[in-house]
Amino acid sequence: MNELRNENARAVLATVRERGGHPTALEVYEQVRQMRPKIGLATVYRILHQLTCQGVIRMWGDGSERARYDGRIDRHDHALCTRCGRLLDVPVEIELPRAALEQAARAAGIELDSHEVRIYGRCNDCQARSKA
Amino acid sequence: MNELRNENARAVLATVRERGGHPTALEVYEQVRQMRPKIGLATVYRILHQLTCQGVIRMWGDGSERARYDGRIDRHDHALCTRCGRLLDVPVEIELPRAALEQAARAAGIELDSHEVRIYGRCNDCQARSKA
DNA sequence: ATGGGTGCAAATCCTTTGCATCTGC
DNA sequence: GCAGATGCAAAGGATTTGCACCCAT
Repeated sequence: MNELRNENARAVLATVRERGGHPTALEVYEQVRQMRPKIGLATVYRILHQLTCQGVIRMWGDGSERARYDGRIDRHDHALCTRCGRLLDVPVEIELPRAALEQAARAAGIELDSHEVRIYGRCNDCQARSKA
Repeated sequence: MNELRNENARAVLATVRERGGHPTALEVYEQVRQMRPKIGLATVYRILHQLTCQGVIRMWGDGSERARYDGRIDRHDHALCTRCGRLLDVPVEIELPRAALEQAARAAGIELDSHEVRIYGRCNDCQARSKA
């Protein structure tokens, strides 16, 4: 409806979706600024928050860092480089028997809704870097 | 070696280990204060950081919240209540074929080191609460 | 003129740092 | 007296909020 609002929100959403690597709010801001130089950081945060609430994007984090945003909202897993912090999507579905999940959820005292596998290790770049 | 230091560090470690529910730094501070009233929040943060670096405890987070600390350092999975935010340990091992993990890691471009499964849902209390 | 969206700056919240002090050796 | 640890207060960094302004209706 509102033109301006649409433009800003669209730019933010496009950035989160198209940019690889699960950008932080600041990274989104910096990239969006190239399209909309007058946008403020607060607006980026506001829009990211809205989009997250609407379920259009997702917030992701590991507690030791700032929040990152993910344009993919389908269930998928992540791989995190413990050296450089890079966050990668796992492009394949990890087979995990539903029964095992349900049992685990029950054992923990939660009603299973969804799940995510996080893989920790060294990314290819960091492996190459440590050899050099 | 240093007595005082030992006392404070011991109290922090004991709190993280014994208190259920993956406390935040502030929660650790508040509980430790009951034993050592003069301790400062900064010291708690310093000790938590040291213990984390030493691998004695672990930091945990999901990006939308402050860091929490986990006294368990063995590989285990977590269940997160999406309503109240409660973080629970999964008391059973979720069967996940090593081969599937390795394949996923390779596909993502990471050398597999370890992994964690996160289960999302409603905890028992929240289920009861929403029925009431 | 009205309402929603915005930029800017100030405010918050969590965490880290600087520094003078204290403790045990 | 020295080195390491600590408390307090100030600093920092990320995110949110207050508020006056601006644009499309």
